[in-house]
Amino acid sequence: MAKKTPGHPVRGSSTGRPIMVLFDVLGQRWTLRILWELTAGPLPFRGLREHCDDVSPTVLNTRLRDLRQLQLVSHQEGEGYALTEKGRELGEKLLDLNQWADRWAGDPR
Amino acid sequence: MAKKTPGHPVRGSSTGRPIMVLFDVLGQRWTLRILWELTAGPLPFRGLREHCDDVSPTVLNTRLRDLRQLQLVSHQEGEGYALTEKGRELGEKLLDLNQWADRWAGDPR
DNA sequence: AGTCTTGCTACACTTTGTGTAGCGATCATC
DNA sequence: GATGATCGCTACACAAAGTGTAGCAAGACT
Repeated sequence: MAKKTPGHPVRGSSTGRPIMVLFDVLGQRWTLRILWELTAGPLPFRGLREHCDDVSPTVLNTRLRDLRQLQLVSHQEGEGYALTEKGRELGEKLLDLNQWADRWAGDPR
Repeated sequence: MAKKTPGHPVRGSSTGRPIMVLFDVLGQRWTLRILWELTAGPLPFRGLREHCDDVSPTVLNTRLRDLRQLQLVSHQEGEGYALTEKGRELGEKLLDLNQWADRWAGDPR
């Protein structure tokens, strides 16, 4: 697999523009969900799987590898998987998106 | 195909929570990109295709159907495809994400 | 030694996306 | 009134991505 990091070409865009790299990785099943689940705090591999409706370990592992390569997620002994500083910044955007989504659905909480 | 709109279950989540509906549709290839290209203004089917690196018409059509069902995109005679009011709100989030992505990549413009 | 939890990998199967071709409708031009 | 150009698609064969179950090696704990 090609190296996945800003500055390198990605599926559907040869420029390597950061936003395209982001779209590439976020536009895959489970990526958004995984980041979302981690905003609540670190989780071990299996715990994360359960939070993500039992996503297959194959996909989960692939996503985690990509997210680690992009430095959005880290994995520490005994702590499981967690968002990095940058991952947390991105997580903020998702929380923001959540608020919008609730208003969008006419379900303000 | 099941109806895709907030309040209805989606792939990987039975609750129909708005954010899950959003993750479901955004977590498919090209959806983010399509919304992104439309933030710059309306485009006809073929023009949109070209902006999206010649995505296959099969997928483009499928995505546009979903996005129209979610009322994020509309299609008017002679004007092509455009973001709706809600679509534009979501587009704002993407523009915001773009700024973050540039900082993330250490490429502030 | 046995059991538990950890983070995975293997593999057969299904779903999703790709890429090219082309169709019917509408419009302006010759 | 035929010719060509543009519109929004659909069909279809092929390739890539995701699913779901099984199971394995490593470390801790009893």
